[in-house]
Amino acid sequence: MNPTQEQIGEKPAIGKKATISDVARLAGVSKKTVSRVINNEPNVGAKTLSKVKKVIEDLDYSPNPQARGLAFSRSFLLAMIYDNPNASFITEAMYGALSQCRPNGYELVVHPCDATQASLHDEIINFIRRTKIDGVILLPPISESDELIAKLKAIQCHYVRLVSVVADDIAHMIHFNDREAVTNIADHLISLGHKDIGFIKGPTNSKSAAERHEAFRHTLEENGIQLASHHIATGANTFQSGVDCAAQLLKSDNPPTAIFASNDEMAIGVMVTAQKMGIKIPSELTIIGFDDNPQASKVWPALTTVNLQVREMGKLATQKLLALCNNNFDMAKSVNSELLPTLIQRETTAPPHNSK
Amino acid sequence: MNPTQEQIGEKPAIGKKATISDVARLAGVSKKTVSRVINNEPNVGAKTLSKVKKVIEDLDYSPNPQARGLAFSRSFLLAMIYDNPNASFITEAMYGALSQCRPNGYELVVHPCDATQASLHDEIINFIRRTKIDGVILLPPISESDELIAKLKAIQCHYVRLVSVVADDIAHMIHFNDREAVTNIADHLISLGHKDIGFIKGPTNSKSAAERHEAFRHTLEENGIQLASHHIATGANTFQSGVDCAAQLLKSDNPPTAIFASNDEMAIGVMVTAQKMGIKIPSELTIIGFDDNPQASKVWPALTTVNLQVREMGKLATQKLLALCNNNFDMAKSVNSELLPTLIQRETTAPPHNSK
DNA sequence: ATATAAATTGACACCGGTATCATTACACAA
DNA sequence: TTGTGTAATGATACCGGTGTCAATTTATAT
Repeated sequence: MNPTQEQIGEKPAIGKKATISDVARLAGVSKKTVSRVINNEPNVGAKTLSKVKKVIEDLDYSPNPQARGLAFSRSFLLAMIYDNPNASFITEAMYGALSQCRPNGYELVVHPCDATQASLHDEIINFIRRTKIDGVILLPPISESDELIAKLKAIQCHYVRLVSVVADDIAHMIHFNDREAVTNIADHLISLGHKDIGFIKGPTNSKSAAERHEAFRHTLEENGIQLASHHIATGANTFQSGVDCAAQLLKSDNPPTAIFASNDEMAIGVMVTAQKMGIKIPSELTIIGFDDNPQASKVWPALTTVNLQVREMGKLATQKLLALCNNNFDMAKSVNSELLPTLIQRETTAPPHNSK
Repeated sequence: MNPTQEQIGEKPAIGKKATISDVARLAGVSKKTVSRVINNEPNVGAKTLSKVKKVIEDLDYSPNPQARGLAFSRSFLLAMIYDNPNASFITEAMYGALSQCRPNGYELVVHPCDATQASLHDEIINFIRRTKIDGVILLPPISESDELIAKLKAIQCHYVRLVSVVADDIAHMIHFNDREAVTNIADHLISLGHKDIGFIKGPTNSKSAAERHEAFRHTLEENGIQLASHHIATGANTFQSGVDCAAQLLKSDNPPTAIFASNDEMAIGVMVTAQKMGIKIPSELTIIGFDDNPQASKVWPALTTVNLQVREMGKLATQKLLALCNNNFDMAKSVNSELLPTLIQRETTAPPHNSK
């Protein structure tokens, strides 16, 4: 039979997925009209609309994203770019992001990278150009690089960054207010009566580490307490560096009665070191971390720390990013971009041992 | 100027990305020839080849993956599908997978899902149909569902599953030999002199949990040791269930001197419970976990456990999957599909307290 | 030099959608 | 009834690649 004689109403060959032409033929309309229905465009007659919808339903049709992407000059892909040793931060951010991606027909591509590599930025830019990713979410610490942002702008790639230090306009950033959280930590330690307070700083090249340091020192000083230089150690945000810094701090002549570590990994390193040294937590040493890793609640004693609401950050970031991808700058700005980390008091804080 | 009068050698408009037609024009060849070069097809003259390559270089051209995907009926996308509470398992598997994706022009999409949802399978199938993903990597415990595999086959979706129980042909599976690892654990406990041994089993619906239980019991019995029913508790692979199971086991009349928990989360729950009860580890209680979570080495004392080589699994799985996507079944079979988990002896094992 | 085979190349249709713009159908006012 | 404006619809080109197959060039054999 001549293919041009095909009757309206004939289903496409079994095994092959239905195309927009199949839908159009079965519904007795043009491809363009089906396209209108798919994209919720106005100006489709009520009868036509329901007819097309029924055929789409019957055929279990879904449009080909590659074809759609080609026509729209879009990929319907977002990427999460990170170089973060903390697995739960990443997976939480991903959950948050996906909660927004899926209902909007986007998928999430993962792109871990190595911040120590000199070619880092070029590698990222290349990745975006190659894949035609519509927009990227940048996790700290990579999100802190203004140089990378400049390059993203140069190739007109949409982005949203998760940062602890305000570094961009509110359409392009989710800010977790580190400073306030650190202030709360300092207040908490002071109210417990601690005076000899130790601090483990994050890596020196991190703005966020500097911010936490500065805010902590500032709040202590406001309360008449000096952050002694021999009570400060610099770690690398890793467990091992926490172990090392704790040894340095606790083995000094005048060890602190409390230690605030800039992240949980290091705080847990401090805990392990203290326990090995026979120091009781929290009666002989108070410890506070930062991040609220899953581990934080799964060590003994459970670690007092700060919850960053990472999942929420991923969600908000993606809302902004999708708005940007739709060139809806106003909506991107209107999505909340300020998150307040909250102090989670668990079992590693107590008044100092030597307090009367 | 009339566009048909465009001279060979003219670059495309600034700001717009170069297309294959631009390359073709500048190189003075047809699009098809450029396509041949891009895809490393044979039968391209040496002179033509270098000329085209030079233009591609000059223009910093890379083909549009959407257009390519449309023509090839491929998406160049793989997905990692999981419902796993363990963040590090996921990120490690992703690293392994990406090490193979990138050099082959594939990207990795993440697809977490909820195994408790009745619509789980349909949701996954829908996701694949909608996105035209070329293949999926299934992480445990979802990888254990033969029903899901049947549905994947029905829609002709390539897959590789990470499983602890042989459940498929070697082209479609990476097997980590749980049984052998559990045997090693049992041997280790026996050689230390333990006789009253506790076991915390994984969730009842998990094949892998049943396998670990069976292998453990079998090895003990071979050595004349009974796994007493009051020394067995069933957890849910979560920290909290480890806490609960430990309480149940340790508060009994005749508590075990060693406990093997089916995963690290639960093992750490056991540790915390024991420590709260004032039981010293390992002198009064030996504990062994399974997985080698990052946390395992970051608790005190450091947890003895089994390393699964998750990153390697992700890598091998992706090698197989890409081979399958290229219809190279033989290559998929030839990639190693058997991994031997290794016992990592750390600090939570010692001879029993009551041993003379 | 000539016939023939093999390698190289390009013209053109096609993948499955969307954009543009012309056409048709319909509602309402005159 | 007819004219007019607007809503609904479709014809056709196009997005940027690849497949097919015929045409052309080059290599090999006689």
